[in-house]
Amino acid sequence: MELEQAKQRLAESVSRKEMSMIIGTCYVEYWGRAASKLAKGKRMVLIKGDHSVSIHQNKLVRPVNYMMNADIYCEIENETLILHANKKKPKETLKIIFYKIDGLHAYEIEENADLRLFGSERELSKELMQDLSFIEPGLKPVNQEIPFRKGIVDILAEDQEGNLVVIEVKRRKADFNSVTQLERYMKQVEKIKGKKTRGMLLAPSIQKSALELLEQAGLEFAKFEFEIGNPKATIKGIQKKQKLLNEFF
Amino acid sequence: MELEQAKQRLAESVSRKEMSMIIGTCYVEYWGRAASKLAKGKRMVLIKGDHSVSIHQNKLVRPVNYMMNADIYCEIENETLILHANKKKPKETLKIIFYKIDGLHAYEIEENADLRLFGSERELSKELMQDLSFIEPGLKPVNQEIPFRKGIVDILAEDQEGNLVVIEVKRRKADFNSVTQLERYMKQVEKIKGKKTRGMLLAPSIQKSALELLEQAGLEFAKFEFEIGNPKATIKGIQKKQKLLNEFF
DNA sequence: GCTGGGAGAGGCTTA
DNA sequence: TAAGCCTTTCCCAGC
Repeated sequence: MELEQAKQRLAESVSRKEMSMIIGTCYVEYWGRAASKLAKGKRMVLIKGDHSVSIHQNKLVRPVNYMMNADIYCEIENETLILHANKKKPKETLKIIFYKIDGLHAYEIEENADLRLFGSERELSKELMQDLSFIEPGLKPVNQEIPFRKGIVDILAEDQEGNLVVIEVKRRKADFNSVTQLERYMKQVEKIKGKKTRGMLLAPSIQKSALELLEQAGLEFAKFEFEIGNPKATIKGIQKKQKLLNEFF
Repeated sequence: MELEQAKQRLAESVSRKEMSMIIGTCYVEYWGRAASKLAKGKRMVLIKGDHSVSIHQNKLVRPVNYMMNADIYCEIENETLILHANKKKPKETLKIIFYKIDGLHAYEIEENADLRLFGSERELSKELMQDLSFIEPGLKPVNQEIPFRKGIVDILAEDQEGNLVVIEVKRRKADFNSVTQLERYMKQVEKIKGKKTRGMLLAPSIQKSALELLEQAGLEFAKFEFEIGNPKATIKGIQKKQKLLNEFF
């Protein structure tokens, strides 16, 4: 395809906010939050209606280079088509030099309905709130997602003895980070409320070393199973930590 | 475009490991690590040579649905073209139902040279190792990236008094996680070596609340600037924590 | 295969 | 805008 012709069509489709795909041999330079160079090779460059640009190799889901919401323009130079994508704040530049263009396709694509996702952490958290007595008899919700200065408490509850219980929910295997997060929240709640507070991590499983850390910190772990269905995820069962540690891995 | 024709061409290009782009009106269902539904709408489905599938709306860099390394096959049913992408371990299914196909493009794209990236954390860490006296007179490297049971120590050094210094390098603004990570490493080294150990966080900046946490934990912070150039990133300067906290944000 | 951790993380929500 | 955090994170390297 003629570079000049490609340049014209590209400029048009970008201004019309179409989705454009350019397939060709290119060399890429990025400079911004890091710097990178991509040797000459055949790739697909995807430009979307919000002016995001991404460069795809023929493997992996993620683009090898990209820029969100860029200022896009192109020029012909030395028998190459140069596509510039720039951004201020943070300052970033992406330069794609096309030596040969094998194809250019542009489509008008309207705004789409958004994805409906089931089984997110937030949803599971809500679901759990329905009945905390599953976890422990007499456990009652106090408030959900109370914003503190540092992060958010997933669930705040009160146990039979009137102690506060900070519950952190994870939709997947809990790790170090989960434990330290819970510890931070728990200590903060304890400090603010001036009242004995327990910290409980609720997850489908936990990494062995994270469990050790959790126990050292005097926190609790409970395992729960959930099923992701339609229209929502449902909690299948909760099992508090028992003697057999093996069960948790 | 005829659905039957599209089916044939798609099957061919998938088996040839070409990069394929299908533009059309589709409805999408995903079930696996979570579950999601995407209402009927016009999108671009990208299939790569490694059999990754991703569904792109006309905005944002990331695909709205995707699957890595899938088993792909398609069928015609009720005047729709159904594209199935399945995966075992973890079990996942992605079902894309096309009602209308506006375009199908396939290109043979060879394996490409990989990206050369400058300014990664690892590179900065190496760069810093060249001369630790920048940070503090008499500071000497002991070993880099010593693997412990839990994570990796970026830099292990020894100060003028013979104390061990665990240095954690972050290429961007340090946060809670950075601090807790450093604290873990530091304590572990202290325990293993049985020797007074300092913990130092080295980053371009740090979040205010993370700095508070760091100070409470008796750790140190030093700010460093770097320039990402070609062929490598270079350290511009290091400034240890001073009286004026403001300077660190 | 699991685990740990970085990433130009991306992207969302709320203060 | 910044902070905080979830993600079907993705992806890689090490064991």
